[in-house]
Amino acid sequence: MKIVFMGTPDFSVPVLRNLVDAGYEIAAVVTQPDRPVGRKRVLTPPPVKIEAQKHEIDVLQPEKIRERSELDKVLAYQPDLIVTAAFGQILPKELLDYPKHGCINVHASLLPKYRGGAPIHQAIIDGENESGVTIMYMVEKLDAGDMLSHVRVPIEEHDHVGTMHDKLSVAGAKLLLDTIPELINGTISPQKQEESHVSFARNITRDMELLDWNRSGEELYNQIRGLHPWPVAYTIMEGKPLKVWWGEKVPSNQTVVPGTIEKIDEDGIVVATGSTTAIKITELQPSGKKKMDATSFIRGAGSHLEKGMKLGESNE
RNA sequence: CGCGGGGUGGAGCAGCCUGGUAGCUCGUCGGGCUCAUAACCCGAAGGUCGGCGGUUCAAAUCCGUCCCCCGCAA
Repeated sequence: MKIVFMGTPDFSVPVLRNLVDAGYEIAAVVTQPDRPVGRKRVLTPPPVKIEAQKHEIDVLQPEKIRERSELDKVLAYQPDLIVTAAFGQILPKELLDYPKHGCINVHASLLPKYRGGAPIHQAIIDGENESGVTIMYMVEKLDAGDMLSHVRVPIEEHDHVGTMHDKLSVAGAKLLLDTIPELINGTISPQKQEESHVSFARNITRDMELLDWNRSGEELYNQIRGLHPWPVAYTIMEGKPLKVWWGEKVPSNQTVVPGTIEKIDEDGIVVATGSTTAIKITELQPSGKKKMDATSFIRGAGSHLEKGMKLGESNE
């Protein structure tokens, strides 16, 4: 049985690696083209490409897989099954219909919740205490195909996108190995997604990264960890962006305007919120500086940091 | 040439505009105090002030150039 694997970021790597290690014949790997990354615009190959090359697997990097010529290149491998995991492009119907065993996708949420590009982030931001991985057939509509299997993964109090990403990636890779044999044998019964429970996790945009101190401490904490370690939440200090890499929930002992620094501890800056739970910022990054722990920041901040100062206001 | 901030003992910063013996809050090491301590007291070590060149009696500071880090945008 020939499998064509499609995926791009780190999340996809364990999935691919598991398939290879399990002895499946990976005819080809399809991933996004090398992209210019970072400020210096360095052309960087996607993680999946690097992994594929380790195993000497053919790599295709179509700009648009919908294009006839690119599509034909994939079809030429005559896949019996196509497996995708965070590939990043929509597959055309002709491709979806081709493989004998269909096209399946490894998605980092418990569908039908959190369809879309940022399921891990959104689940944490929403304060969910459970997430998971779903494997489903692909259809033309995004993440809407019938489900084959799923695995639940709890979201712990201190989990963030980084930890959940790793857990879900590994869980997904394992789930796939359990699912494929059943799929081939036909001993699996696809389940439709309950339309009334559908929700979407759109890609993170800049405005979703800004902390609104009027919200509750719980919501802000979830937002911080739901954006850690990428792309990271931020607030405004003295008119400039201040990235809030990490913080913790602490009891608020004052009634001050949300966003006000109500206390400066040795290990963190306590900021008032819209609820009785304050946020103690423990790891941060002023614009133009490197990420640092709050202790270091406080030592060097001098008069730039004092109790009563207000965060989150872009005006002076 | 996209916009902008920055590179000062191990960490985070001040000093630069208005050149003149390297400062602050910590950390480290040694000693003291204490039942004890991350607390307190005394002392010490540790810096090519990113590199190179220039101006000057004198450059962290002024001028030129290069390297590196970071925020925004993409």
